[in-house]
Amino acid sequence: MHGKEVLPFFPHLRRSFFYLNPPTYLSLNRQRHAFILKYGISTATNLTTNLPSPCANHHSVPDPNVLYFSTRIYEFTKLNNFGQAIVISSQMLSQGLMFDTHVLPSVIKACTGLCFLKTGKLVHCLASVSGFDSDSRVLSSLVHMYLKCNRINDAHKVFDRLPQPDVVAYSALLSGYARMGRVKETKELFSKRRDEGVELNLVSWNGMITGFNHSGHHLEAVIMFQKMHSEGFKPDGTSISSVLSAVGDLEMLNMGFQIHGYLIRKGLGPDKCVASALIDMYGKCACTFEMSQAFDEMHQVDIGACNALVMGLSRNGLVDNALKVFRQFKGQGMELNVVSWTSIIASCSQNGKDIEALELFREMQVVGIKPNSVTIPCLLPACGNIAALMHGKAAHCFSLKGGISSNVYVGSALIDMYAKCGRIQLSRLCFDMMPTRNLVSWNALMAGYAMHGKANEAVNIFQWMQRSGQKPDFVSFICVLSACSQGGLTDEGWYYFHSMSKDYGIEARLEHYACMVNLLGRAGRLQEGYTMIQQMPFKPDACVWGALLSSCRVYNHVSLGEIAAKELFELEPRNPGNYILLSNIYASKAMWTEVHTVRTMMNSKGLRKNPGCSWIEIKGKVHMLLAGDNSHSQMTQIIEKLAELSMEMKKSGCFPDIDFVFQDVEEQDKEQILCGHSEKLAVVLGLLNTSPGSPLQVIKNLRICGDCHAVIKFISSFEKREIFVRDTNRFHHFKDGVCSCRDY
DNA sequence: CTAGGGTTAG
Repeated sequence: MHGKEVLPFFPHLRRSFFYLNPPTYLSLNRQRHAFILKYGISTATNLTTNLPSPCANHHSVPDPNVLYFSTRIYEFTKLNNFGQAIVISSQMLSQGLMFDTHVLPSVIKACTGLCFLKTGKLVHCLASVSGFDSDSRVLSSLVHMYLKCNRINDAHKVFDRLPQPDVVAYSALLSGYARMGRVKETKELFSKRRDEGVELNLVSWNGMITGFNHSGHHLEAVIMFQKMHSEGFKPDGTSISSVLSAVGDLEMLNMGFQIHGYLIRKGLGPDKCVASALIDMYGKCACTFEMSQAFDEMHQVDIGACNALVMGLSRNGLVDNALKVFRQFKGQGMELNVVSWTSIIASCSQNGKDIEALELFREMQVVGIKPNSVTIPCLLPACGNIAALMHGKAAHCFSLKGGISSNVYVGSALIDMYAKCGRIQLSRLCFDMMPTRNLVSWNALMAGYAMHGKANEAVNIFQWMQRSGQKPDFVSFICVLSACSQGGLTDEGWYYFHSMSKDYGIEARLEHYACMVNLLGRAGRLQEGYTMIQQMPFKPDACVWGALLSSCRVYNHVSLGEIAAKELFELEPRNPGNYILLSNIYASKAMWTEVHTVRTMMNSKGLRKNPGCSWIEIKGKVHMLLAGDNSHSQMTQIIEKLAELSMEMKKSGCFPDIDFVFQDVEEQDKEQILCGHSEKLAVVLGLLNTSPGSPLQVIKNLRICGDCHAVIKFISSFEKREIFVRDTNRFHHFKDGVCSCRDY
């Protein structure tokens, strides 16, 4: 287990710093600077210890005390008790004894084991100023230390000082570069090694294959495997299982078959890792039959293979089968581990079974399996999807207690969860607290701001990201463009759209065009949006046409709406939403014949309008309300309250927007139909069951309609409530009669 | 080098 690194690590020595006289302090600081100059490795740690004179023990007979400490440090390191090894190292220094060439590798190894980068640097610094840093064992342990702490550049700097790097040092650095996804550097080092006449071994090859696989460079992994094979190396179980994983990700089924044949010939079939990798590969290639067959052919049941099977089923949309198989394994008394539970939770949250995911999370804790830093990011999307804030917060607490809150995956997932639960400030807090961030963390925060209509914030984050040196990817641009379109920043949107290919070499994809069509649509420039679609370098898809159609709905633009709808009816004939949108456009212009035609078209295909559905969490319980469904126990009160509000609204001069009802019915009936919209029912249910003034939060499966929007705006001021409504697109934050979306 | 499970957009 990795403990927390406290700095400076040797606290009693730090205290002694205060008793140092200024000249000594200066000389120590100079030595620290000498170290920085020598290695080009920055260190924030001051050398605040009164060092013994350099090289004092170098040529003399070993001091018995040094031997005593060294032996203990060595022993503890060997037993993987790194914490104790560090404690003893600290004691050794406090005795005024310096680390020598013999003990340094052990001390560094202990820092490596604990990922104590700052302490490791301090030790490196000490080694440097005392002149013990020319020993190849010291240097290679430093290479490993920097690699373990993800400081590959620093590792390389130390590597370059090795007089004759051996195959172990090369293997470590090669796999490090591969793991970081630095293909170019890996290849350069690979050639350099050949020029120096260092022969690779099986470990070196496997290191590169697993490394590339880890960083998502699957093709490179496969190429390395082939190269290894062609240079006459016999792949072992590790090579095979890593390459199978890469082959699966690339969906190179033929290659998968070949490797399958190879591993049978070489007798690697019974290897557990190989067998589960094989199941995993077939799962990724959508070969569920071969997958099950590989599972059935296993001689003994292995938990890894079971997990691979569950994941494979879920990957292919067979969540129910995955759940069934999982239950079976559990019933058979199989020892399910964290991976098993995490896999099934991931299957649920990735396939819309959010409630089940939450339930399984609870169940795993009941059976005594502790969630880890992978479980939490698998669970959090489920919380976000159904805005289950309490569950999300519980998971957050869990990661704080479990010491995994600094994990990037956990942090990014938390940002996303809080944003989807309407707590964008908490997203920002999580972001600010992250010790390390990656592309996904930045993107998640921008997406959060976009969802909340905070376009300026999203743009600021984008600029901050650039300044921090993080390169944006195509998702970053989707986030920033959708933020601009939500927030009405038309010029900024155009700027980023152009900058994307010009400055970053990222070619615009369909999603970017969809964002731009939205952006133009919002500004009322529908014709320009249409022109853009026509000039796109590839065939527009449903997203792009859908963006145009919904913009047409906002401005009730009939002719362009018809064009977009016609395309959509071909691209996705079974999506009722498109028919509804077109029919609403017609209805707004009282074109009842056309409305009727669209309705008939829909009916003839057996399509029905997706029922509007809203959720509201009241006192930890989630209530679901369906449009036009009167089954809720408090329905009478809801309708009463709604009527009362409607009266109040009319009194203050607001009238329901009849536009939004597409059927050709009597005026009064229209009003009745509008009353049934689920989001309004949910908001009123919230009003009835919570204390006055407390905020309400509703999520909806469709986009919010204009009438409900107006009514909720009214409620927010009349009842003095903050109301959050999340529709399919974004958040609407109603406060004092205004909405954060500024009525788009 | 030592499996298997992972976060973002639409």
